[in-house]
Amino acid sequence: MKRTDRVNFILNDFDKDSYSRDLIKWFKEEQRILPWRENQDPYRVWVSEIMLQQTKVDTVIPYFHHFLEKFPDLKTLAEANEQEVLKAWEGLGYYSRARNLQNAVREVVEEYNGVVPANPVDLGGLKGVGPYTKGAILSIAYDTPEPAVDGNVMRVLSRVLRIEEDISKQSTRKLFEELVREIISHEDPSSFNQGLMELGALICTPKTPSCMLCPVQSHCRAFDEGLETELPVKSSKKKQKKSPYLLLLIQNEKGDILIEQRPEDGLLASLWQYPMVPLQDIDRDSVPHWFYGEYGLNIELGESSGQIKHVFSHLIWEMEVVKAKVVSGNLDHGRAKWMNNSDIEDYPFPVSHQKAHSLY
DNA sequence: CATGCGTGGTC
DNA sequence: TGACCAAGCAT
Repeated sequence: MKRTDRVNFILNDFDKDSYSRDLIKWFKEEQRILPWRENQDPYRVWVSEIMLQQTKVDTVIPYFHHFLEKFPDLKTLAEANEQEVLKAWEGLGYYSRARNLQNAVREVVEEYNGVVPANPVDLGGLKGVGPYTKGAILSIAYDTPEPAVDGNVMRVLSRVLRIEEDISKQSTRKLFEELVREIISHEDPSSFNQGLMELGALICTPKTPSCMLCPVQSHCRAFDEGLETELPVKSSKKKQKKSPYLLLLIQNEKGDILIEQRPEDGLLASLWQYPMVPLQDIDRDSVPHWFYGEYGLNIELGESSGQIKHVFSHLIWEMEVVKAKVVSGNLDHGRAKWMNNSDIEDYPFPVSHQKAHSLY
């Protein structure tokens, strides 16, 4: 069946207007008070949507306040140093979000006269603005009836419309976008989209949904058939690979500590860290020799001062933290430098290395 | 379409 | 403790 036919089939016999009315009424009464809901400033909406990608509201709130204080508008963010932006993002994760956001903001300032585009093509062309974020900004900041399909929306609609497609597949998101195009309120698309997400966050939760409190229970096919905990269908992820490392806290004679900047692309791009010895490849006894080859310094290892684990989505670093002292040699490494302990505020670190620093 | 990309919370 | 989850995007 074609997708258009599928959409018509699914929505045949579904009371869109009544559903939309009940959802919006509930949202207006029960929505949480959140800092990015104070007004419709497209910049604030944009920043919040980027921060909220794969990240809980409670985690985002303090970052949002600090970020808006430091970068109150497009121009301020466009003119900031990238390291400053990353420092404000420190601990939030998915750091390419921050770099893409700043790049896109610079593009808006230069190419769009400092006005966030209100049309899908220009907006969706910005770095880091995908189908969801595009729809969220268009509907929330500009009251445009565009779908904003995230994990919440797919969960809620999987249940309400009893859809059994695997929501981890991209084609499934497109199905939901077409469904939302048919259902969305044209009077208040912002409340409709936010209501769908708010419902997913507060009522229609993944494990134990509060169906008895649900404002659209009477519209829900899954509830009707007792299938609410069977939906949505979501294929499972692979489990992470573990990699062992030695993490070195190395002091020189001045008491400065050795740090290095990660590559500009990939994992934790452009962040700073303490030197890490991959024990997968390097024999423990040959660490000083390996280290001399990489950094030009002869070091003497001290006692182990703890274990730190860094769990990523797709891998796990298991790091043994070891203090070390420089015996001789000169630092010869393109991305490494000595950091005075009081300068730590100048360098964005991943969380695992912030923890390591506390052992220093 | 699958994979890489963080982190903290929950059960 | 491990598995799963959370307002996704780029490649």
